[in-house]
Amino acid sequence: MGAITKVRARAQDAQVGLPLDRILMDDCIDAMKGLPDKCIDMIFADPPYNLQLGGELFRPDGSHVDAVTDDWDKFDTFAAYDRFTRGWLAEARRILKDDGTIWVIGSYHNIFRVGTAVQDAGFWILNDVVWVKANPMPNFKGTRFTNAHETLIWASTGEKAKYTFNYRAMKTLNDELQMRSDWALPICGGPERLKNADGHKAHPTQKPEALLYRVLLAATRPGDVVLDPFFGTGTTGAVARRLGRRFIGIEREHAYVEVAKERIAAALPLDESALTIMQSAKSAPKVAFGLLVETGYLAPGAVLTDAKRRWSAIVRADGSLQTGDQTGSIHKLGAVLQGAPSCNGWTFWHHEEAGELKPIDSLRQTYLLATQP
Amino acid sequence: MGAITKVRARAQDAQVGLPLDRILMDDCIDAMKGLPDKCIDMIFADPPYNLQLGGELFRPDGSHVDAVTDDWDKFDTFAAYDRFTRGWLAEARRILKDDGTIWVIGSYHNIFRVGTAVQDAGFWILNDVVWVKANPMPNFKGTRFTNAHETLIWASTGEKAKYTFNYRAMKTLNDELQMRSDWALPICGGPERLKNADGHKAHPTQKPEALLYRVLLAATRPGDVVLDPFFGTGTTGAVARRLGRRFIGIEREHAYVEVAKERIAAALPLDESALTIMQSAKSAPKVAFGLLVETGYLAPGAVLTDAKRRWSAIVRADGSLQTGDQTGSIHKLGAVLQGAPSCNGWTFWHHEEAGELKPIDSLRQTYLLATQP
DNA sequence: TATATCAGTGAATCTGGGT
DNA sequence: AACCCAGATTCACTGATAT
Repeated sequence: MGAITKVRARAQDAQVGLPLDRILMDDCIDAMKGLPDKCIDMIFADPPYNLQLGGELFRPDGSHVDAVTDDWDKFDTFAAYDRFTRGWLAEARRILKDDGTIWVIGSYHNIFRVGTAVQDAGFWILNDVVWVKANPMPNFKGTRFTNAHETLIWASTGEKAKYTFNYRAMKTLNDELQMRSDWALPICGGPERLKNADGHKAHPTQKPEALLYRVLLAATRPGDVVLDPFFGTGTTGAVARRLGRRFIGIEREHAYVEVAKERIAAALPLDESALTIMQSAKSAPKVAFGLLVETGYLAPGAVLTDAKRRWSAIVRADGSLQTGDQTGSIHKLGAVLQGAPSCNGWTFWHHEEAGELKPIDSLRQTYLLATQP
Repeated sequence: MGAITKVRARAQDAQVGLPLDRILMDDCIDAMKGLPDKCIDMIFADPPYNLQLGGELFRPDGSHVDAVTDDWDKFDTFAAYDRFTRGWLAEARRILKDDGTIWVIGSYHNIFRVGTAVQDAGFWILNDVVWVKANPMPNFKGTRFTNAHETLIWASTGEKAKYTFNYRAMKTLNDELQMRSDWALPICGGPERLKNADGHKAHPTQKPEALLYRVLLAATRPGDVVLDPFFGTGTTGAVARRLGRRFIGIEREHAYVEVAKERIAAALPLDESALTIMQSAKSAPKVAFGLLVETGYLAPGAVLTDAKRRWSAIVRADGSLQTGDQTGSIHKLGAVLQGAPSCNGWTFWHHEEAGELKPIDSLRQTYLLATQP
């Protein structure tokens, strides 16, 4: 069993007793109260925001407000929504692991209140991400801008908290450019959109699987436990299963639960080779520069230069470099010579190979290829 | 005198006594207190973002990032920032006409708190608009998504309030398609970026004129009075003047006021490059290979080959390809396998479709056809 | 003179493990 | 908790300098 596998296995011991890959049919706060502290790796939440739509007024819990008998106004409505939001966020924070993150999606109706509550709950916002819809519903009355995006908030458990971000995988996914905070993805339609027997859409705000795909690929690792407290028709569960993550869904409506169960059962898990993603150099086995000298990949006395031959240095037997009376590690000397705060010596220093300057990092690659099984 | 002209003339009677087309050098709340109730047609506010930056930041090449470290952006706590925000918003609401609107721009650091305060002050949000930056600063350390957008909130004085929205002008500006809530515009640089005598930027957060152009064109009429309580170097004033709107600027820093005065006095007719930017704002849709994987056009685990089936590779979850122990993007792996310096993966790699090998570029075409309006 | 290369920079909450 | 140090990390665009 390799080292990484061991770490994962140990992490999964903590999963014993959790209702993994199941849907809890319950109020989201009540259901979260049944989960232990710090047991979840990531939360994806798509909370309701049906405040004042179509002349009808609904409470955040979905119950109908009778305007005749209920004493309400805008303030009451916002205050009630805030109480609801702060309630479920407090539970979310309790069950989230220290190195976990939370995602919340919303529109201008609710996202500002949610974002404020996220910050007030002690979460630390990492990014806001806009889902730019390729094909949004037009504004029929021509009274405003076409509402063509939704906003996601991504937050860690605190300013100093660790978190998972698969930087390299995101960069690969985006054609070798850093993934940005604006994601252009189509809305959920066509065969992906779940329908009831009567042909009507099964859920009013079903999210596209591509959105969850990117969220899960960016911020979780295989085997991680993802909780969705507003599970709906189970997009989070379907994508989690496909990507080899575990899920816990919470959904109050029986009809949605049934649709979600069927849908997730049909989702095909990818096999492990397809799940492998590009890794950052950070996780590659480390090779000290001195090792290359010891093993003869580079001889003591060899001359290194930067790419433009502005500086040169001599390799010493202990793996340090020397320029004049300056000495130090490949990183330290590179930084000192450039007057920079830091320097990656592996890419800064070059050696001549077949009449060509090559970064010493290529020697490290050669070494790794020759010695790795 | 026609009816419309009369309305305008009457409206302009109300402007008598206002400090039109002037900059008030004062604290924004104090200055607003000197203005009468309901005298302003539109407010554009670019308040401090409360960035809360840590230490110094250096680019991978060792150069230093010139961050926003000005005192005006420092607040001790969220509570202090909220007090500040609610204070100026209350005055803003008082001086705004019943049929006026307010715009506020911010980033994830502050926009959620601002949006909540906007709603609590009784404003009615009409849209949130995302300014998608064509050329944002990258995330140098690879720790998060590139922060590539800012958010604008547009709100009326209440749910039933009338307001100005020049639907037709926006549609024309957007190539006869409804203007959407996502605006792709470059950041402010080049000759438009104001510099001090020392060549250093005059203001750390100068907004592009193209942004204000769209805001003013969308939500004001000629002759309207636009107030900017955080005037800075006066982008709002310059664009207002060019578009035949009146402005009132409020700015506390003497240095900014001086720069703004000079700039507005220069009052060039709308810069041609700005107009070009406005009209060519629709960027060509880019489709990364990974997007086809996310959206299900190609499943992870699928096998790709070249046209003559000499090589094959497996598609992985992050859009990378794998052949044996070689991995990389469609372009990189294609190049490596052929021993070529570069390769167009879109035409090199093929997938089988109805028993026939087709270049994956055809999938990209299919995707574009299905998702572009 | 035209082209290629280099240098600079923009609202940024920007490392992590060991001692 | 503070310090040390290995070493990983950037995109689009502008304007100046070099060829």
